[in-house]
Amino acid sequence: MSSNQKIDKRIKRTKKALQNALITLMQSHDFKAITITDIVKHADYNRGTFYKHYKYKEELLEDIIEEVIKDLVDSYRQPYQDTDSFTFNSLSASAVKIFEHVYAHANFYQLIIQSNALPGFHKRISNELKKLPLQDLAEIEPSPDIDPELHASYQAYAIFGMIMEWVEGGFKLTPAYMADQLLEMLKFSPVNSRFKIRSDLEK
Amino acid sequence: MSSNQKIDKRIKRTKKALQNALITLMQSHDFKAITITDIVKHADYNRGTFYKHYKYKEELLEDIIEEVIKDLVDSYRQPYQDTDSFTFNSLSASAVKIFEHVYAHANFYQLIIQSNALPGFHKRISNELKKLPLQDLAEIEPSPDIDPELHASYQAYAIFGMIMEWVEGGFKLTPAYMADQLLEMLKFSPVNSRFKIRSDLEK
DNA sequence: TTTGTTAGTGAACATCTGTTGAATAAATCT
DNA sequence: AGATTTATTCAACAGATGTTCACTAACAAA
Repeated sequence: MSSNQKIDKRIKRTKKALQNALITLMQSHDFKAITITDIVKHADYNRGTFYKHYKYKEELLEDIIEEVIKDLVDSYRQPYQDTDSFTFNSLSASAVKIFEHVYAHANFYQLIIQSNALPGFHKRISNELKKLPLQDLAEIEPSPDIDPELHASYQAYAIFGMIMEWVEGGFKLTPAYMADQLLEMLKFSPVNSRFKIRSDLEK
Repeated sequence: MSSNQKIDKRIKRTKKALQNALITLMQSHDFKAITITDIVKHADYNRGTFYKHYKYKEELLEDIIEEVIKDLVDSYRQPYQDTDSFTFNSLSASAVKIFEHVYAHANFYQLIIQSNALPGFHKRISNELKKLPLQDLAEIEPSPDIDPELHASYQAYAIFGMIMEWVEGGFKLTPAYMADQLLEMLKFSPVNSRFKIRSDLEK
């Protein structure tokens, strides 16, 4: 069933060991400060072995991320599992499952996002966008032609944005509440939105 | 008017030179492959000088980004400039201005996003989210209590998502069209959305 | 213009990087 | 089981890193 296409035992063992070593080191050290030498010393492997599998730390990290993403996708699909016709429940449940997945890997997400593994470009620019009163943008004459690719990217990043907010807020909200909020956003009709210019343009 | 609080001429000169050197090198080399030595050699400064101002390449890059973001904010605020009451035109115009800003700095955005300056975590996870049929999530009973912080982050990342799609599509769309699409998204009433499960769950 | 301050230089250092080659160990295949 | 393939080791290398030092050159303030 799984794609275990004859991968050498040693490779699996080594990669797992290196992954664990990196995760462990990231608990206590900034990502940038962790050296390849640190990782292999901690995992008790030769430095050359690292370079046989990875070009740099980031590649090792992406390998780790890959597994978490697998679980994310699985989580999303769970409600659909034994259904071949659509029900609202399964759809709503999928939303919940996504946030439950993140919650289950809370430590990991916190680690990835807070460590400067991703030099904060998207964080930086998103934070700036957040300051702008974009929420007030609304209410124009209709026309139902939305580019599906743009819309997909819009939605994907929007949810990622919710997750970022959740993570950086220290997971104070429950997964159920997060899912609820997402559904709320989606049904949010901009007709209701109040129009006023923010007067607080300080800094 | 500007916050030029007596910064040593030499610092400005040096930083600008280093920034220019990095940008130039990024045109032809992968970010990861550019060394500090490369940068200072290209800018004709001593290596120690680099470390007096920056800890690592990423910090230098963030300095560059900062200026672009300044222009982004300025662009957004332009339509509001001489207005103290809200008009739809100024709001719509702000949306246009954002995308015009990105378009004006197309090379820069392409450079930043395509170079692996930001190890592709958000890219990776967002792409995965894009594959999930999240657009179909919709149509639930009403309730108008949306967490403003979550909503802000949702919106900010959503727009960032549009920009990402635009950039990676090679800027084939016009800024006006992008702005139009954004406004379309915002007014998009999910009541219209068709409900069906994707049957293509390959891979 | 002089004085105090600080940015930039050049050199040196230990450490880390990325790569290589020959030897060894552990896996896979028949 | 033995034969073959290949992952891992160890040592060595040139180059890059990150830090420090005393020296000088350029700037700011008076």
